[in-house]
Amino acid sequence: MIRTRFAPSPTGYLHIGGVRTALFNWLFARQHGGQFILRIDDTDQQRNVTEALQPILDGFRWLGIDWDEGPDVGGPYGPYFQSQRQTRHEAAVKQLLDSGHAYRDYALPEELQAEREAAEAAKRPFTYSRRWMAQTEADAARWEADGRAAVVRLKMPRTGSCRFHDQIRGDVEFQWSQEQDHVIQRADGTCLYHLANVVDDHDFAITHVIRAVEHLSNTPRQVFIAQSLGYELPQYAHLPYVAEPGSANKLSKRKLDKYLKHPDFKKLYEHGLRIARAIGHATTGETFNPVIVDFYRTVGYLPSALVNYLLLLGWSLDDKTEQFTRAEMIEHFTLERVNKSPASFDPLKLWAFQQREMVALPLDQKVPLLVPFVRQAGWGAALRPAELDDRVRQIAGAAGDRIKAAGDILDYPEFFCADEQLVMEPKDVEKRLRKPGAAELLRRFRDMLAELEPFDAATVEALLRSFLEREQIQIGEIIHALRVATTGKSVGLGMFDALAILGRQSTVQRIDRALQLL
RNA sequence: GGCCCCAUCGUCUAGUGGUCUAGGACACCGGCCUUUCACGCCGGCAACACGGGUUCGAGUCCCGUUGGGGUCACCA
Repeated sequence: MIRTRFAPSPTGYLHIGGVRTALFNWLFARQHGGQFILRIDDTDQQRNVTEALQPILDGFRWLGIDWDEGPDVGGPYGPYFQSQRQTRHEAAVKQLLDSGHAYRDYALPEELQAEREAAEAAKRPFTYSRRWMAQTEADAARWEADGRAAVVRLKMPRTGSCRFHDQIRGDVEFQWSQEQDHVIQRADGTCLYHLANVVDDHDFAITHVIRAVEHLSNTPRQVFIAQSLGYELPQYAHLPYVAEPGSANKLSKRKLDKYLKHPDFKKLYEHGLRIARAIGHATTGETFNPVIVDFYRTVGYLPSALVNYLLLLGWSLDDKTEQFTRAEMIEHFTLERVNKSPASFDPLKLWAFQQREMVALPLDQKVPLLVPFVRQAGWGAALRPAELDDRVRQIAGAAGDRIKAAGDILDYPEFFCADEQLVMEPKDVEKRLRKPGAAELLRRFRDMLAELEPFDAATVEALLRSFLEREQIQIGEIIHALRVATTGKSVGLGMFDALAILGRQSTVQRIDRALQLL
């Protein structure tokens, strides 16, 4: 049974790079009919773990990445919170101590620091002298009487090398001489990450450790721990990290200001910002950031588009396939085809994926995604649910591929506001409505609209065409004025669709109001 | 700095010694369509980091250089 895991720390947000790692773990497990486990790498000093974990779990659920064992679902290998596994970790430390693979060290931090500096001054790699390694109980007792406290360190090999096979990088070799006697347990008894990690992976029967390449150089010490404990080694696969837009640096959630100088990133961000503001979503917190998954949910992206994009960030099937359904991803994914080099996050390519999927989404499925945004913006409060659905449906149908994220429905306030509250864009009023002759044409066309029956797009268009014929004018001479008068601005849906959605009464009232304003 | 990893268009990538005058996608530029916007269609620009080998032949194998990155905690 293949078992993979993703082990987020409860930080309150899901990083895009982390999601990709989780996705690859998930795909690998699903493909092999295995299991995907979520383990929470919390430390005892973190507070509000539950609260900080929720957005992460929500994020995974939204993305459709489900876990077979972990928080909320439990499982036979629990607990799934690292902080609740202390006794297991302590037992492992004891075993390591008993077998001579670890030792109690009584060195003071300053003493260790002094050794480090001496090594540096002599330009030689630092290796701890083990001066304060307790060889006997008498040593320990004496030093403790002096007020010293012990940490537990790994007694790492100092010759030879550590070799292991990486599913992505091939055979890897590290010299033991480069390794340190890492601390695995603090003086207060709490255990450190690498120890806990190895023990938990073993306890969870993890077969494949698929993680970011940052951990590659941590692997030797983990191999040492695992082997010393008599564990069978998991298969390792170290994924390249996700880089910043236009650079090879690792993508970081802390560099939003820097990324906003990148035009494509800025475009993505500002689009989201417009929507977030319209629905009153906080935009100052740490999570409103395109590096964090929550951003995309807030703005109304399709999770399948994000996942599809992330899949291709470091992995490809062949020279042309780009769109994958979930089933296809599971069928085709292989670690062998994961790239070795970092892939930088391209905001516009993600946007293109989103756009493509949104356009392909049938109206029946699109409308339910749009309606919540309208509600959150506080629009259409006077409409009954069915009326609102219907209105949104009409707009979405007419908007077609203009709506690229669910939040884009908020580009059309003109269809939700009262006629007398329509906001008129001054520049457009100036250019289109105050244009010589426009008002007079508009007045004449208004009188014809007022009598039109039925008031649908095709009939309105036929009316306008005959009007053009009679007046001997080009369509451009009236349609811009008509658009500004009825929608307040110069861009929007097809004119006839827009008028049909507004209906005769609103259309006429809005034209009258516009003419009065002139 | 030590150790380790990586290196094809601006970006994601295909390419596993000859079919590569290097293919696809996004972006960009030009044109068409058009009541605005968006879409769509057609066309275009654009890459094997450099230097040595190996080989009849190298983007593809080897070495070096350069560049980029990761990692070196009583963080995770």
